[in-house]
Amino acid sequence: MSQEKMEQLLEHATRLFQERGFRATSLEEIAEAIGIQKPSLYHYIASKEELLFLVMSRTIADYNAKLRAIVESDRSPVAKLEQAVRQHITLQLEQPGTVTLFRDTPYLTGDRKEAIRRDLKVYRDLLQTILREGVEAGELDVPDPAVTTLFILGALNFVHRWYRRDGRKTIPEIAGYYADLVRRALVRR
Amino acid sequence: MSQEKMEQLLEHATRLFQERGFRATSLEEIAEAIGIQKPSLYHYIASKEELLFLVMSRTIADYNAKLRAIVESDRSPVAKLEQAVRQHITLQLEQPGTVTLFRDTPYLTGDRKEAIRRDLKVYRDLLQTILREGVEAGELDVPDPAVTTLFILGALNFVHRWYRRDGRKTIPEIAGYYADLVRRALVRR
Amino acid sequence: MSQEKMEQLLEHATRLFQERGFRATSLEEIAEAIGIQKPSLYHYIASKEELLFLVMSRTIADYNAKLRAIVESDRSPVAKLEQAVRQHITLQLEQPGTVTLFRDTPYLTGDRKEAIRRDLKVYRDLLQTILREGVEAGELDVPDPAVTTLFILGALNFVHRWYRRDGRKTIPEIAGYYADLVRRALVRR
Amino acid sequence: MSQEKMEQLLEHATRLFQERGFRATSLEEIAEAIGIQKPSLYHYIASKEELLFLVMSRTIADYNAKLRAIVESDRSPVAKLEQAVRQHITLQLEQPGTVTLFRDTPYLTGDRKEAIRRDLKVYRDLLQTILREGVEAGELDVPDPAVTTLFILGALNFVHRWYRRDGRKTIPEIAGYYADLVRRALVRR
DNA sequence: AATGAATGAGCCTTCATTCAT
DNA sequence: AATGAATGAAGGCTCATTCAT
Repeated sequence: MSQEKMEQLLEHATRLFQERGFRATSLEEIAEAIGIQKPSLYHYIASKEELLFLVMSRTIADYNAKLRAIVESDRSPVAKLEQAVRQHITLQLEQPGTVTLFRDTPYLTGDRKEAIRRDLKVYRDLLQTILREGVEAGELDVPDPAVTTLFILGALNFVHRWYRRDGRKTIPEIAGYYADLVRRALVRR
Repeated sequence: MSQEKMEQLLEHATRLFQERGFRATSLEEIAEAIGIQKPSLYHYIASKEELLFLVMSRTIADYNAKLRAIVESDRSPVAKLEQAVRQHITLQLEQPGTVTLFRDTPYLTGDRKEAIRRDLKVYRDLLQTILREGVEAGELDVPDPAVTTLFILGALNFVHRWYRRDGRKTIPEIAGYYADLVRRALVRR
Repeated sequence: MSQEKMEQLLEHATRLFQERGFRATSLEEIAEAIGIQKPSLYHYIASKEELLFLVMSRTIADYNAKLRAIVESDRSPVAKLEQAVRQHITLQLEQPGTVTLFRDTPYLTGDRKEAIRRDLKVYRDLLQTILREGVEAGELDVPDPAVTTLFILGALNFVHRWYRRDGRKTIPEIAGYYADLVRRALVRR
Repeated sequence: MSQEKMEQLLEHATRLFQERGFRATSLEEIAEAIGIQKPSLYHYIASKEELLFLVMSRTIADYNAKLRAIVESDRSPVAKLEQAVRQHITLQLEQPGTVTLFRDTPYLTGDRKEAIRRDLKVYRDLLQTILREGVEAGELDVPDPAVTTLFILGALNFVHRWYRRDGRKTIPEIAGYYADLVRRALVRR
């Protein structure tokens, strides 16, 4: 199996799932995008669902690695939190595949669903770790870190729904504004 | 057209669209849920898209009416904000339909799409009004009310994705916790 | 059964069958045209096919009566022929229902099909009678009256397919031109 | 795409559209006729309408090519006219497809409708050319070539409706008889 | 590695017709 | 005489998947 074609396949599938959603994207379209016939896809993937899984896997792995880097850095908890928020929004708005993550998870089944759920939990746990560190360091006031994490992620993940490239604020501005809101909601006073 | 059957139809459609999404719900399933044959649905609706529109219309109308009541009450802006957050979460977790509202809008076309978009904008504007009042009253510090509104709605609309009836927190507890986070993020210090 | 409603029904059905064809006209549309609900039609007719039959019956009966009047008049055969041609074209272009006759006959079945076929044969026979009289009178040269009749009817029945109300020729002009062509093709020299 | 199956498909579609009309022929029947399942048809065609278009296109192209050959031959106008009439009738009775051509055009839309209309106009124009040449050569007396062309085509296209293989006249006999009628209607005296 | 051909399952929709009221 | 409600049958079309080549 050509490594290069597989790469292409994942890139185009990511983009198409992102743009139209999993159900509304047909294998026909994906095949056409990479210049092969529909049945040839089955040399690279076992099923459409597996393709979704692969796309999600890659995307979340990237998110996790990048968040882990922040967590393991030696900044202060508040700085890490700000960094995490900025990065999440930037990834979401600049990199395709993220939306698929939030929206099409229900189309996975069985082990694959579990695997992605585990990966998503890892991300939540990393974020939560920052919150706990902040509390321990006396910088943050977070009575329920788990729920607070979900609060933050909800706010962050919605950004792609209203962001317009030609809008009033740039991506860094949005990222900064959100980081500020999160900080204010959490810092000890 | 039997009012009662229509009511049933809308309720079941709301629930199914909520649970599985518009595309993944077949008219067959909806028909079965209310105990009629698939073609009989066309006595009540003109198309599947119209059904989605009706479901969305009703839900958003309810949300708008209830938020308007808060806006027009004579509480302080901060009290209104807290009330609005609590109510939004309660509606979302106690009655189905909310998700459909925010996820399946792309499946509407033409005038129907516009109508729902307008209705959704009304809700955002109502919430934004509270923020502006808060700023004017010197209670809140909100540099960008529009983006802040979207921040809040993102956080709120995500709740249904992780809420479990048998979870650690009750609905009022979640609502209270969220109201607190929002308040802290926005109040002037 | 109200005689008046039945009349309305036939008129609207005639017009709609004419305009869109039998298959492309739904009972829904017919019912709407006369201001009743679809199932109410069944108080007036036994089936859609019967409705087609009634429409055709009326139309062909009218054609037959009018052609018979010409045949039984005491003009010369050539004059009758010219009259017949003019009248056929005029009826076709001015009166709805005629097209249905030529186009939708295949949708009839059983006895009704036979009945209409018989009526259409009567028309052909009447026209053929004129030809035979012309031959006997030494005015026309028609080796095969049956086939010649079909030649003429083919030419005549096609007129509705290309006639445009705002076209270059008026109905009487077309009728006159056609009568001329037929006369020239048949008269003994 | 197997050339052979495509050929079969077009042949059976032509025959069925001819026998029952476009609307009354289902893709199911066509698929069955060539021994495949209904959805498999979509390997060969994009829609039912496209199939109608292909059938019509082929047929009219054949008619046009053959009439053009006559027009461009170096016979006398009267001889060309006779040849054209004979050929039209022969094509019509020996190979299916002609009716579809003239009856089901309304079911085409957009560009396809225009294309077929243009092709049909080409045929009429070719026939008209013969008439004009005849007038210029002083052989024919045709005051209005356009309407006369439609007169002739009407007569000719009706033949398939009454022709029976076991009838009184053979195809060449009918063709000859029709050619005679047309000639007599048009020649200068 | 690739694909032409085919398909089973399913989808939304149309419509003539029935029937209890 | 009228109709609200319902439906069986059918239709065109989509699509993930299989398989022989």
